[in-house]
Order: sequence, then C-alpha cells, then structure tokens
Amino acid sequence: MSIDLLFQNIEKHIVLTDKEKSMLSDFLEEKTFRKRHYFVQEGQYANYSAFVTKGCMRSYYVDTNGFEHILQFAIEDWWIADMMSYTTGKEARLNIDALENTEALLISRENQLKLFEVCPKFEKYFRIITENGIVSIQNRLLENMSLLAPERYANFVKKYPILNQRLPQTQIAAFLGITPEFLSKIRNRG
Amino acid sequence: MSIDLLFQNIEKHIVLTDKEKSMLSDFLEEKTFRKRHYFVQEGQYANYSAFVTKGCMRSYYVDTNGFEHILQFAIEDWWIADMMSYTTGKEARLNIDALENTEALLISRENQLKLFEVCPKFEKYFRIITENGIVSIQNRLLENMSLLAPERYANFVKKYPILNQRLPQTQIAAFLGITPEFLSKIRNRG
DNA sequence: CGTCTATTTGAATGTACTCAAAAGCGGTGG
DNA sequence: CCACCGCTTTTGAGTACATTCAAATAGACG
Repeated sequence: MSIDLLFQNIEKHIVLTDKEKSMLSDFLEEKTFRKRHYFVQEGQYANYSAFVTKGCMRSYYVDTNGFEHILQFAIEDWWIADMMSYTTGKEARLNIDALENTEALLISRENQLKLFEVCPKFEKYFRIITENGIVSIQNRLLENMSLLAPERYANFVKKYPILNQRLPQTQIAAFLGITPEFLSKIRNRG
Repeated sequence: MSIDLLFQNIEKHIVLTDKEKSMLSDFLEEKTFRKRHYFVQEGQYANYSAFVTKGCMRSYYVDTNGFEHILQFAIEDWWIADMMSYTTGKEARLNIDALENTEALLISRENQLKLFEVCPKFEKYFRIITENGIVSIQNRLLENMSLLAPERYANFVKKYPILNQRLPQTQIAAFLGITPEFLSKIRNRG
C-alpha cells in the first residue's frame, strides 16, 4: 500500500498507533496525475497538499517574461504544495504539475487542521517537517547568493544524484536559476 | 513589560490564558545585546531562539571569500535563530549579531519542546509562524531568481520601508545579494 | 522514417562585480 | 567650535559571469 510510505515518513518523527493511522487515512485522498497535468494552477485556491508516492512533481513560478523558476521538485516520499495558498487561503501564485506520471496522497487544509485538533501528534509532525523545510530553503537561498553557477550545479548533483539523472536539463536549469544553454556549457566544460 | 509584545504576537494566532502566559514566561530569559555583539557564532551549538523586543539583529552567512550574506533582519516583534542548529542540535553555520543595541527574549530549544508537551497550543503557534516563515523565504528565493537588482531593491523598500531607513546600505546590499557599490548606483538613478 | 522537442555550440550583449580613488558623515578629543 | 580619524557612500573604468539569439545536432516517440 502506498500509504505505508507516508506512515514510514511520519514515524521518522513521531510514533503512530493503528487508530491514528486509520484516522489519518480517512482524511487522505489518493490521486494520480499524468505527465504534464496540473495539481495546482496559478490563480486557484490551492487548499490541498500532496505527498508523492510515485513519480515526480514540481512547483514553479512563471515570471512576467514567461520564464519558469522552479521552487521544488517532489519525488517519492516528498510533500509538495503552494504553501502560501494552502496556509492563507489566498490565490496561488505557483503552478504545480507532474514531470512524470505520478501518484500522490492529498490532504485538504481543512482536514489537516481537523487532524491537528483530534490528534496534536500530527501537528508536531507537520511542525517538524516545516522546520526542516525552512532549513533547507534557507540553505538554498544562501547557496544562490554565495556560489557561482558551476558550484551550485556541483552541489545539486551531490545532494540529489537521482534528480540529476532523472530530470531533463531544462528543469534542472530552472531550479538552479540559470538558462538551459548555460547549464549545457557547465556540464560539457567546467 | 516587553513580554507583552510577545503575548500580542502569539495572540494573533492562538488565545492564551493567564496561566499559559505565566508558564511561557517561566521558560524565557531576557537578554540585552549591545551593538555589534553576537547572539550566535558560527561553530556554536545555537540552541536558543530570540524574540526581539527592541533594536535590531541580523543572521548572516560568511562565504569562503569572506563575504557576508544576510538571511534575515529581526527588528521588534520578530523571531530570529539559526534554525538548522536550533532544530537539529548541530553546529551553527550562521552568525547572528546586533545591528543596534537590542533587547530580546530567549527560549532554549529544550524549553520550547517542554512547552509543546505541557501545552500543545504553543506548538500550534510555532507551527503557524514556521509556515509563514517558509512562505516568506520562498517568495524571496523566487524574487532573487526572477527579478533584476533594481526591482529587488524597489520591492525591499516597499515591503520594509522602516528597514530601508534604519539600516546602513552595506547591510541592505548584503541582504539583497549585491555589492554596496552597486546598490549605491541603483539608489542614485539606476 | 519523419516530426517534435531537447541539447549543444558560438558570437554578441547585459548585468553586476572588482578595484581604486574621492567625497561625505559622525563621533571624539583638543 | 573645529580638526581629525574611521567608516560609509559615491563614482568610474575595466572585467567576469551569465544571458540572448541563432543555428546546428542529437534524442525521443509515434
């Protein structure tokens, strides 16, 4: 069962009883996204968060010149959402779509908050992974500010070797904040 | 009382009883930092988080060439910490110091976690402000990737007019990810 | 095999940096 | 009150990193 992946993920941080597992399970929806299909589109109320159990999704911002800037990739065992829309209820500014055929477990913000009331353990779990998320994006921001593109790419390969194999170069470039042409030059020289 | 500022901050998100307030109060330490003095230094175990009640602090990373990159400013009513060290217990990679004479309320990670056990409301509060923190830093990362320096500066002025008045140009430049010389050129018509 | 997309390569360009020097500003002591 | 010191800001010329645009090549997929 794909939900076991989520249970395992949660149990890295807190311990769950069978009852809590089934409670959580009741609050989730399973959904598949075919390659290129959207989970979230800019302008929508994106009140769902997705836990990927198979495949790969990405969240990205399209700037005023039409360029895409990727905030996050989510392969198996990762959560992805437009946190702004999800937590505040405002219109999403991000798009989230599937880079591969993808299976995910969805939870609505409403259900998530209910879950927190019924069982504060889950609030602890999300507090912890949100803390981890902050640390990770802070690191990324500092890397972007302090390193040149070839170094950022080297770090990316080191940190996410699987993504480097699995994703097309355009996507990696849009994550690193450089053009695909320049990434090509980095790969084939320095 | 300076702790009232914190209570007000918390009560934007959850409701506190007097008992809970005094409980929180017992877990906090009041501390002052003179201008240029450190709250956290790279290499330390930075197991305290600070809520600034007066003055201004900054967290920053010093890269291998000795350049400072500012992650966050914290004036009155803001929390600041090396989240990585605070949450994982590892050695800090950031420095945090006072840009002005500063007063802050400190909470140790240990006490914070105790507080969560005694009263899950506080875990909710920190879950919420951590969510808000993610949204804010995600926006900043996307701005850095999609905007030119003059636009980033314009947004900074619009978003933090007080900081723009209150901070020296070198600090703002180190936050925006540009050199002080270039910020000078932007300000004087660029 | 043909079409569509992704990648490679190169020349010209742009954004921001480096380095250096000058000018402004604030605090301190004479 | 003025003179000096240290620090920040300004300004300019030359340079580095990365982009843009265009065209050629390679891959993927029906």
